[in-house]
Amino acid sequence: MPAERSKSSRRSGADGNQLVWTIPVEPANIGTEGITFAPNVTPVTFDDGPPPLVDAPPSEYILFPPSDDCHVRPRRPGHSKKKPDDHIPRPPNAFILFRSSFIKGQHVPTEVETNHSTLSKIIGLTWKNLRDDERQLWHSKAKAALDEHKRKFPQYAFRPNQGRGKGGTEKRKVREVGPKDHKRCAKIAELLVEGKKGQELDAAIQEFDKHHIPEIITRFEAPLTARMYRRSSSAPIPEADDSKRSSCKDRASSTQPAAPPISYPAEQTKQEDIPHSPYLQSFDQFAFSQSTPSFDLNTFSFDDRSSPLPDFSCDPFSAPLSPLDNTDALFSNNEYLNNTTQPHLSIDTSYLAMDDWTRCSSPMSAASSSMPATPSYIDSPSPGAYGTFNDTVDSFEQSLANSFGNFDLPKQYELYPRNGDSHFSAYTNADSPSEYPSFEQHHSKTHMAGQDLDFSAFMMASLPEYSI
DNA sequence: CTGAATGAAAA
DNA sequence: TTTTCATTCAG
Repeated sequence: MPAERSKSSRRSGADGNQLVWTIPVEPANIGTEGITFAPNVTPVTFDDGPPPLVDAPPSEYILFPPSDDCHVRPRRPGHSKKKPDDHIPRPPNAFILFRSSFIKGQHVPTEVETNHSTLSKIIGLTWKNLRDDERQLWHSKAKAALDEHKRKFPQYAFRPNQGRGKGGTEKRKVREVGPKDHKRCAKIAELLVEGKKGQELDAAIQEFDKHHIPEIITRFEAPLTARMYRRSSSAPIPEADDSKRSSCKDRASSTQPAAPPISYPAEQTKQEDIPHSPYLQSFDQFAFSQSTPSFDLNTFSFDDRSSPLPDFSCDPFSAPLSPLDNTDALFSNNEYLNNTTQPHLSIDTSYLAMDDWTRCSSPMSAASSSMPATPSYIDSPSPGAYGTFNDTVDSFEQSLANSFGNFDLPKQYELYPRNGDSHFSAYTNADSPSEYPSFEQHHSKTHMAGQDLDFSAFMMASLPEYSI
């Protein structure tokens, strides 16, 4: 039982290229104004507004000028009640400062990306690509912030892990999630350091998306009866919540889904960066699991007796579900989870028409991990434009309904374009209190973004997630 | 509360 | 060497 590697991607020296610490910042030598980089930039760069657009040589142009009031957050309005109230936050490091300013500067249009996890990835890549001197500027600012911090809190000392009691032996849970669309992030970062921004950047990314095959395509759908599983607490459900659900159609998820135990398309990121035992992120948007373990899972008939399923085979999982302590109460009546032999689901959907995916490339890219805030195509596909995508998935859903009957659990489809051939596979994540068995449901060849590739559809049978 | 990034500081 | 926590906010 070796502790599974919690983080594989972080300092794997992944990119390894361009390492730039030529100028070690000696403590106290470089003050806020002793910056020695850029001969003609001069220390002026600090907090003042617009850099001189007219007379600055292009080479010294600062791509991401610090915002006026750099950090100093007015503190979260809805205090996170986790911190003791007199908590003194750590001084921000160079990257954090850069990220803060970057976010504030809106350098990535919301049309391109809104997800902060993905933004972090983009900003991280941008940070690496940043000119040495510009990055050095942020290190200087960090130094200044540190000095200020020391001045302000002379007695401050970093005390990690203070929040948890000493008994808290549990190390923080680190979720492993599927890989982001690294290619897209890298492209955005590249464009950013080229000086592209705003509309121009947006357009460039749109063009990129047109030819880019995302690594993961997800499709998320709420069940028709989702409201039945709604939180039964007194908390009023916002109207928007209802309408969102009532539309009940085709909500592409921008969350990072689990990765399948398959190989990814060719020039994917480092293989070792891809988690092998990931699990889905919360289904909290359906709000049916947090405090309402009251729905009847018997409607969810993986049980072969209560609901004979066509195309249903009973091989064990390659990685059987572990006993679900937290869910036993919920599922005690359901043989499915108590059975050591897990059903192996297989649905032949090869009859589905998957012929024309080309026109879907753009929205499918949008539906990938880095999906921008424009999923409208999903709800109302413009005539002819993306109909193929929806038609195909609708057919897929129909096949699910035929096979499983009416099961009223939320379900998520994960669609993976890929190059290699596929084989039936299933995986689970034994780490999570909620276990998501995944079943490959469909596999076919298709055409996308001008390329032939295999295409796999997974159905994630979602079980309620427990809050612990 | 988490995830993403990098980096400083502590264990 | 490994872990936490600085920022940010949608999910």
